[in-house]
Amino acid sequence: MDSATSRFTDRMGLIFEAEGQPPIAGRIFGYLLVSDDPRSLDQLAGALAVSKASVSTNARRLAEMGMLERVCRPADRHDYYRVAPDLFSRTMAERLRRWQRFTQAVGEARRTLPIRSERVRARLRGYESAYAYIVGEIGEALERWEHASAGGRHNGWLAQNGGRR
Amino acid sequence: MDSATSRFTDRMGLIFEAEGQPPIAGRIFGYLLVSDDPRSLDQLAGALAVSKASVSTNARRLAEMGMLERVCRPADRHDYYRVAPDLFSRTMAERLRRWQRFTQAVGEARRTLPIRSERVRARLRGYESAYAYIVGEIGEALERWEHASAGGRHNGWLAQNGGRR
DNA sequence: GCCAACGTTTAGTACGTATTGAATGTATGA
DNA sequence: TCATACATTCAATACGTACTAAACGTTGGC
Repeated sequence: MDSATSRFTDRMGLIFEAEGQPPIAGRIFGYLLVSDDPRSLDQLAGALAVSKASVSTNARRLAEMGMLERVCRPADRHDYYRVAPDLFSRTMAERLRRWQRFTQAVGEARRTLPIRSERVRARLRGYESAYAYIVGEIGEALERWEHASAGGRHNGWLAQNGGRR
Repeated sequence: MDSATSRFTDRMGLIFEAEGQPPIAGRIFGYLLVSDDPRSLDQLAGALAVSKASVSTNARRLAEMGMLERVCRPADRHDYYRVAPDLFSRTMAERLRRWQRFTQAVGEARRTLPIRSERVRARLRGYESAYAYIVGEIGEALERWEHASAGGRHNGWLAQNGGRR
């Protein structure tokens, strides 16, 4: 692996670590993100210079999260991994899942805690409302995007907007 | 603090921990979330049974992230904290900030890494496009929500949709 | 001008967990 | 049936860091 790619995978490791996940998971993901073909556990362990045990555990973990896909070839006993084809919506789904844990706790607090203050209850209700609203809007926006993608007319979006808004 | 609230703050601690932040930060946030009045560092330390040093550090950290607000009262040397008034958009902004770190790494990888495969480059471009799109859509949706909130007609949203979609 | 009451900083500790090498399990081919 | 080549599991370790107690700095009151 060239040094630029190595820096990238390490950076991904740091990002994942800051999100509460094992650094190696991030490095695996980063490496597969810039890999064309699926990679075997041995290839990953070799490229990232980590033990195969870690690769096995963390790759499976990422697959369970939906960010990686395990692919088996006929007449080949290796396990291969690649980034999920619909990577964007997968990462989005993962983000929303985490956020939902948070919002769910807020909802249960509102329902079960002995809260006297009406202002606090309104605060919690307001948060839940806003969350439900934004999740709905995101879902619709995602549908529009995928519909447009299917039509093949989405390629110019980044260029048109210069990659920022 | 009653036991139900204690369970809630502990749960918030676990959630924050899973997101790569100190558990105490989550407990502070949870406690303030269900508190009406702003709380002083001593009150927080007492209620959560943790050292004042931790409260000081973590509360400041949360304030820097934008989720808490520090409020000073005249003729009172205590520092008080409360959850940010526009809590929802703050947490949303924090989520997007974290996601952006990820997407930014993807963008720099596409620009600086020696990627031969056109398929990989298209994958990265596609991800960036989708991210830019969804961030824009979220921003617009948020504006609509805040506009509707200002009009005071958002209170029925949760009830209409049963809190889920 | 000293004392008290704050918040902050820091060195040290204790805890959690990511990572590893070895052990285990399993299927395939000879 | 044995041996090999996989993936997985497990116990042990090493590392990071959250948390604390104590020291520090600062402000306001008597």
